[in-house]
Amino acid sequence: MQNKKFYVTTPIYYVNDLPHLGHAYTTVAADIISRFKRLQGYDVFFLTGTDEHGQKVEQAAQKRNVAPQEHCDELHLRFKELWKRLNVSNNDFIRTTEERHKEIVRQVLQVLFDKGEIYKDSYEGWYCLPDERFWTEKDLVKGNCPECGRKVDRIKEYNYFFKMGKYQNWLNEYIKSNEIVILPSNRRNEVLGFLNKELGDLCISRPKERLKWGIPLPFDEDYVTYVWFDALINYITAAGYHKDEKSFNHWWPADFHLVGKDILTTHSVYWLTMLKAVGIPLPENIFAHGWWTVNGQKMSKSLLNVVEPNRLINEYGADAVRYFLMREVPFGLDGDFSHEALIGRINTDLANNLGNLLNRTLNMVQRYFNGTIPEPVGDNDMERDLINKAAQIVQEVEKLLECLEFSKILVSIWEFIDATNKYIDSSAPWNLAKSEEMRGRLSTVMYNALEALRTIAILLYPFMPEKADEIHRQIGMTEDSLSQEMDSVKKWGGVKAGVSINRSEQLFPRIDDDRKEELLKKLKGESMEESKKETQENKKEDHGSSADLNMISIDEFAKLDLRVGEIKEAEKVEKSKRLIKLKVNIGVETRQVVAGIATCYSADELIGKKIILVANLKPARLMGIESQGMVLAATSGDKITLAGFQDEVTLGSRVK
RNA sequence: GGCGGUGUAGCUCAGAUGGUUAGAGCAUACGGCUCAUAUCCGUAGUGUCCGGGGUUCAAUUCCCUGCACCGCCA
Repeated sequence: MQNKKFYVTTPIYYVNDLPHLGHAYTTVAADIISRFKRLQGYDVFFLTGTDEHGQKVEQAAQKRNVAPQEHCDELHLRFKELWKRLNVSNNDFIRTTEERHKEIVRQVLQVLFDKGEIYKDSYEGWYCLPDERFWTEKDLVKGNCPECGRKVDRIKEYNYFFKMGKYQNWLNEYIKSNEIVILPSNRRNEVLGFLNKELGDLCISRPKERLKWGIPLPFDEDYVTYVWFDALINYITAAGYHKDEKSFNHWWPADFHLVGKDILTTHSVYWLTMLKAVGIPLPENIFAHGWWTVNGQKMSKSLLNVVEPNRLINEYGADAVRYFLMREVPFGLDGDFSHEALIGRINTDLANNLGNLLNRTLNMVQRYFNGTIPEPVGDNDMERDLINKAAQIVQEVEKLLECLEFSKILVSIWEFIDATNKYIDSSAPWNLAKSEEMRGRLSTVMYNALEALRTIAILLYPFMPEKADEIHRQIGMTEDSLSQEMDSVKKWGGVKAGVSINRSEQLFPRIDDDRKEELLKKLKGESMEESKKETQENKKEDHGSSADLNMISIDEFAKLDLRVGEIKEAEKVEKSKRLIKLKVNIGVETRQVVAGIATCYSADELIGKKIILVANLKPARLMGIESQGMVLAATSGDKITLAGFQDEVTLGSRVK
């Protein structure tokens, strides 16, 4: 018999920017469901990917002076790389610029057009040329563009529309009937509220003269399709729609679409009506999760407090980050990220409760049994309580998984970790070890503690795949978590007596106060707000001292935007002895910089060098060439040496 | 402006179709153990359960109202 299937998706991420904590959150959540389901024996298809068309990508590419496709080819890798580092086990990664996707989008559009679900109509509005977008009468501020304040033109434009409005009543009833589950329930209510007002038709095109970077409409090549019609279809493309009927019928409908709360409406209204119009079955569940703030503030580029997941992984490890994201906040609500909170979770939950449980158990097996797992000899109430507790927790976990209550699942697992710690305390193996008659009892206690750890590791595997397998390895299991399967925790006694344990380094080292301070210093300066606080503190301390006229405050220093850049092109400026024209990639864009370093560097040897760029220096013209920044270098006498880095660095990282 | 939600211990939150002592974790204090990553176990707290009014024998829980914060829509 074929296994039951499970299909889960994340949104496809827009490649106008680098991945941040929010992207990681959705993807890790999807990974955890996937791993749980695989553990339960399901056949899982886990899809993620990137959304690569549209105006913002076009603009981002322009800014970097590269073709849109080239921009996408580079940026989408940042996502792939991050997922790899986060141990994300997606089965496919779809890009909307891939042929397989473009083909299906055009097919779906054609089908709908043939069915009369798409029509052409004129649209009139106020258009801001520089911003390339329409505004309604009400949007305008004093008759001008609300975004840039410039004047707007009244223009009329033809576009294609999808007859979404006619599905309003059907959709309303469909959601009310709970045939599709929208979670959390307050979000479901919001969607229903949205559907109580008149639902209009959906504009799905842009004239090519305004937007080139998109998929041309099959029935009118002067237009490209716009945003959602392109993006949403990825969910069926990747499952094999119209290409591989067998695959499609196997995977579709999706079991869960995971989305951020900002795109719930598009998924529950646009997407569902689209599917209905084409005649494709609808997904089973849509879950809208919340957003992360940072130290209580909204994450934003201008505040410079965007949390880069790579940096977190570097400092804390992928599993700790995954654990924190799922444990700290109930899935569905907004949460606040801070290094203090993360370190607190690591020290308390991971190092003290879990890590120390493993360590103390293994240490005793080593000491009392020379590292060989003993055979249990009968059991008493204490063992029976522990075993019952395990059964109860496993049941709870599986139930909570159905509505994606990740934080509650972890609370449950920790209840069992606590129970195991307590079991050891009440059994006091160190006392049993003192007399030979208690040898059997001691064996039982140690064996059961190990078996509890095995159970814990299986349950934790979806959240912390690496550490879970590490626990298994240390307690002498030869099979990893996945091969042991969920069913193995429903029967006590999977640990093998007679086998050697593999005691090794601590699972989660504590982050002590010194290290914590060091880390915070290093990481926290990221946010301007924090810098300001420090400045205020410094000011207090500095009060009364006047010997620092040449000193600058951290506030002043913070004005500098120093970034890691890589020299992509270098070309000697004609008629100049010292100047070289550089193209420097600083992650999000490429800058042209004119640097006076030609006396010490040739153009060729510069290419590929990682350097520090002053990114917010006022642009200047040198020998008629614009320079958008400055490269840092040391000068001693005639010798010029570029400032660089000892270890690998991410392009665009802030230097401070 | 319309609709909806939330307001409980220092912090984060749970909770009762209304009924004697309102809970958990973190943080704090104290005690115990010593296998362990100064870890683990236990004990102790403190709360005008947002303000005001109403229903009721009884309200923090239900109703109304005010305030504060938040969400969706406009």
